[in-house]
Amino acid sequence: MSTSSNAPYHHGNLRQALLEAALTILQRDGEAGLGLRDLARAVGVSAAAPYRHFDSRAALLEALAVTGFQRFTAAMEAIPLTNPPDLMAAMGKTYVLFALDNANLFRLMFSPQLKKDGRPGLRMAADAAFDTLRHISGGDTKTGRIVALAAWAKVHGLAVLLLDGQIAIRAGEDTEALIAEIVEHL
Amino acid sequence: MSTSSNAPYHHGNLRQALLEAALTILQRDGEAGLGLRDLARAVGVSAAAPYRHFDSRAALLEALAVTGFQRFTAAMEAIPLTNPPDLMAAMGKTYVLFALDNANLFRLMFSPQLKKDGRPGLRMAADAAFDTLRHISGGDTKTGRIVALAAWAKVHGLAVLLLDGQIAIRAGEDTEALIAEIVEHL
DNA sequence: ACCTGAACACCGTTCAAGT
DNA sequence: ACCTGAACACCGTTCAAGT
Repeated sequence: MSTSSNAPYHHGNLRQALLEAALTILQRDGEAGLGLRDLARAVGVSAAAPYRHFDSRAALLEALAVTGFQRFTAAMEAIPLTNPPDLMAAMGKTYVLFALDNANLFRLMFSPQLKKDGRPGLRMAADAAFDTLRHISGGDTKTGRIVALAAWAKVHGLAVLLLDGQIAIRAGEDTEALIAEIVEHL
Repeated sequence: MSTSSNAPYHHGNLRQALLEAALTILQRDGEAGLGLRDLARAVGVSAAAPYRHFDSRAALLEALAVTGFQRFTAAMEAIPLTNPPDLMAAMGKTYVLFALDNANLFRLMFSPQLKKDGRPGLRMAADAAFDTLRHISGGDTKTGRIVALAAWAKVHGLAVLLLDGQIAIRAGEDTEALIAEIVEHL
């Protein structure tokens, strides 16, 4: 594929290079630390260049959030299918560990800055990711929906509170074990 | 207290006036829509004036988040004390409804921009607010802690997912009833 | 077709100077 | 003690011009 070249982008795959560098910066510095001009500098291109590939900073962030949801989906689909109780616990743990392992990306996925109204790409990626969770509910009964939503809320809340440092981890306590206990609780 | 004056701030209570205007703007436009210069303009003061009262924009946001946690605390303390099962449900509903009624303020309280590390004021206000929830747990047993954290996570997650428009409200469905069902589920 | 250079209209923040 | 005016070092974004 790659014809050897010493003037790396300037022509070819700038969009891809921007996305990769942006993801690295995001994971390290968070959304607030990801400036378009810094990004352009990091990739060795003029400040205006990214605008040939993304309409705005928000569009760039949206693209990152979409790949976040895709990775989330992949993590969920990698769970081996077992019977309901074990499956549900496995999904819960995967959900929370994904959030912890990809903190700034996870935060971006749920950032209020990126209103999912009017960003259909993001909405679709998020819906696809959460469709993955539908296996939890035992069908479409009314109480099945309540059970599913309650489980989802618990797991999502746990992820968010841990990310926020709101849940105190005691000295020498195993975070993963605590997650398992909470997830498996009913 | 108030000596009648037609040159409103310029001397007296600018800090208070800034906080009130900031809260109004925050609730209407969200954190991203709250600029220090806009705020100064709204209050009729120079762009540099707020810096006599707040070290930075982040410090202003922190002050708003602190009042958010105080209001949250007040809402929780206003719940009449009953026996455990009803009390827990009432707290859960209050928690979620507070988030829905104060969307942008609630988001700010948990904004990753305001790292609670190194902002001891925020951390203290948050801790005070959540101490209010300790009534849930039936003591300090190990499983009591798990039950309490699981309940907290469920309620917080429900608030966040609803705020984010992630939980689909069906046509003609009563949001408050749905909240009650999820909160009361176990 | 894709990128650069220079500009525009903003920011948050600082600081000397005013009252 | 508290506020203003002007400046500094940035932003995101646009647009004519280059290749």
